[in-house]
Amino acid sequence: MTSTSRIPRAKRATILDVAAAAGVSRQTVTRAMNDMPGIRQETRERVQELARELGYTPSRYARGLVQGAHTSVGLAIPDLTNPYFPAFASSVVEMATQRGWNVVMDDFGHGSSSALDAVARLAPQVDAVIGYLGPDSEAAQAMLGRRPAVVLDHPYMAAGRISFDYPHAARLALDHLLSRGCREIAYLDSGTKGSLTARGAAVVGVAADRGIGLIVAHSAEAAQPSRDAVQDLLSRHPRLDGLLAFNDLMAAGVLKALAGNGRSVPDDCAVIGMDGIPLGELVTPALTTLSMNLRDVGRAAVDLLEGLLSGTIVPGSPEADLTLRHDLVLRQSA
Amino acid sequence: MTSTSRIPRAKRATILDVAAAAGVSRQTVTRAMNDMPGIRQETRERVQELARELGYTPSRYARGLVQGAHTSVGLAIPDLTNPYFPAFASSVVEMATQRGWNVVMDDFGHGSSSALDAVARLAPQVDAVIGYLGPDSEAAQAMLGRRPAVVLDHPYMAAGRISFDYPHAARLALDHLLSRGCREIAYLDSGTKGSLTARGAAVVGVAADRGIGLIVAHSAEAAQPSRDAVQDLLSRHPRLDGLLAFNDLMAAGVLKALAGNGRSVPDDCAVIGMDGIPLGELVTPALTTLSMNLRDVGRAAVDLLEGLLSGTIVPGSPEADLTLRHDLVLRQSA
DNA sequence: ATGAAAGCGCTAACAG
DNA sequence: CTGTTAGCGCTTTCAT
Repeated sequence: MTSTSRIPRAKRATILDVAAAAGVSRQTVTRAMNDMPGIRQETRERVQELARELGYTPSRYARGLVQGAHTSVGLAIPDLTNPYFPAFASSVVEMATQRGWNVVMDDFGHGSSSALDAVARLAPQVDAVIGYLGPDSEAAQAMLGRRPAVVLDHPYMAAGRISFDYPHAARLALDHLLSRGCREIAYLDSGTKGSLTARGAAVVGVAADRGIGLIVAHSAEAAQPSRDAVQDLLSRHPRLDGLLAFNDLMAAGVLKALAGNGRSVPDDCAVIGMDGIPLGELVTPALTTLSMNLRDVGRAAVDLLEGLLSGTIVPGSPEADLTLRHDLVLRQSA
Repeated sequence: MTSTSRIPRAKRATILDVAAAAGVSRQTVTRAMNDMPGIRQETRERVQELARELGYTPSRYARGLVQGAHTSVGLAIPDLTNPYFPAFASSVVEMATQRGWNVVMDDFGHGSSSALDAVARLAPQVDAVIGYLGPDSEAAQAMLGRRPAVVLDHPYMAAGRISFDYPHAARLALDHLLSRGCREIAYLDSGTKGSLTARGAAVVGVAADRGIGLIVAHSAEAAQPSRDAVQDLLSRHPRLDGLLAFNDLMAAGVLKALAGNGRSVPDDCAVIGMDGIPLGELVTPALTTLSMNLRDVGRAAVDLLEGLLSGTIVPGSPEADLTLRHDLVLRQSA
């Protein structure tokens, strides 16, 4: 066969097709399909049977149009590959499901796609967005117009915002390291040299407050790159005895690098991560970390969105602006 | 103010509201909103501005109704908390996004909700479902009617199926353990005593083929339970020197338990996991595992679904029935 | 460049 | 118990 045969995708059966086949009105079909009262059992079954045979499925658009939408929220996640985000996503999905919402997911981690691309894809589909939108937050909220965005972990105040109290976290971590007697402390930030993340800025700030000299290193936000970064760090600062990492994933890489260099943790060098993902309990030694309960974050985001959607909470108001705090969970690495 | 002012959630602005406000017809609004030709630039801008002010967003239902749906697929995942699933989900989301589909996600891990519940929630929203549906697979496909389900890792043949060649995987693992000189080998299955998973059955079968006595233990599908299970296993089989785990997450627990009991891995006891998730590289020692490339699985699922949806692949046919094989990735634990 | 008419597929409200 | 009548909000013709 040289020319592909184009079977035009059979036009979907409509309610009228079923009605005709059953010799009833479309209303009767509706009643049969939706288990509504006012229809004889026998008729109902016959219609349902016919519907199955014809492969009839009510159009969600027609139904939504006439019934008035049920809420669907877009979830924009940078990278499902970092265990932090699925944990968050899982919580959002659970909370949303409880409310009968459904969540459309977009993961913009791969390819060249950005948070804004994700929101652009999501926009025609959803009534609101929850996401780690970073620098695209403002543009995203603009794109959504009146529909609320709940932005996590970024300073821009969209309809709703959930921030983390990094200075608090930094104090917890640095003071712990200090009280352990660490003298040469490094912070491994995500990103590239020269720029600091919000977390990084907080850590640097607290170090300044405490009057300690802080070594700042950088690596991409994954385990392997941070391994390499520590390798390099160690060569420049052989007496390093305390390290705080941007997140747990990177901390796991740090642990590997330290072990590979014969440094024992926490005795030679104490390590603290950030996030509190389950991975931290599985690495060796178990990771001391600044823990954020992801279920709480998800719940907060969904609660906030619910308020925004129902009008209980005014977009951009102080009630729409939440700040959450990390806890220091002591395990073995520090 | 003692009584909250109840601003009844303003009925959403429709295209007619915008048209009226702008003193134009609704077509002109459509043209302005969709950047269509045949409209003066000035008019376009004025209408867009008005639309923003009124908070007008075209109804996705009305639009879908008239334009004929774009595909949306439901993704039903047992437990976003096991790193295996997000990795898969991420891949599905990516592949789907490339095709302009959008994916509605449902995680039925928490609460008492089942795969069937998830599909029930998804059904009115989607054109197809991809998921780890387990024993609910048949009911799920029935619920979807003509809309295809692609079922992973379960024997029921829905419209599409993706299976894993567990006998192959079991051979790889057991033969490797044997060739290392292991004499007392255990398999830690997911689930409870008395029942075997598909993986378990394959391992037991291969062990029988090879004429070796296999110790079978059980635990829930998470790290901590498997830790406990190994604790128990060790007390009953102190000479255990090889262990294959149902998945990497459980294997991570195994590693912890072994370390806690002073057994060195792999010398005292070799350990092999299954899945090949990134976690395996982060534990100590790095996990030897039966690896399945999750990106391949996601791609396969989406490709298959695309065929099913376009009519290229006949539901239930051999082309709709894929089997994927694991590779043995040697790291340090065996 | 703009407007008028028609209709997508469904369900709610009312008849019969 | 079943059928008829009206739209839901939008984009397509087709006119002007």
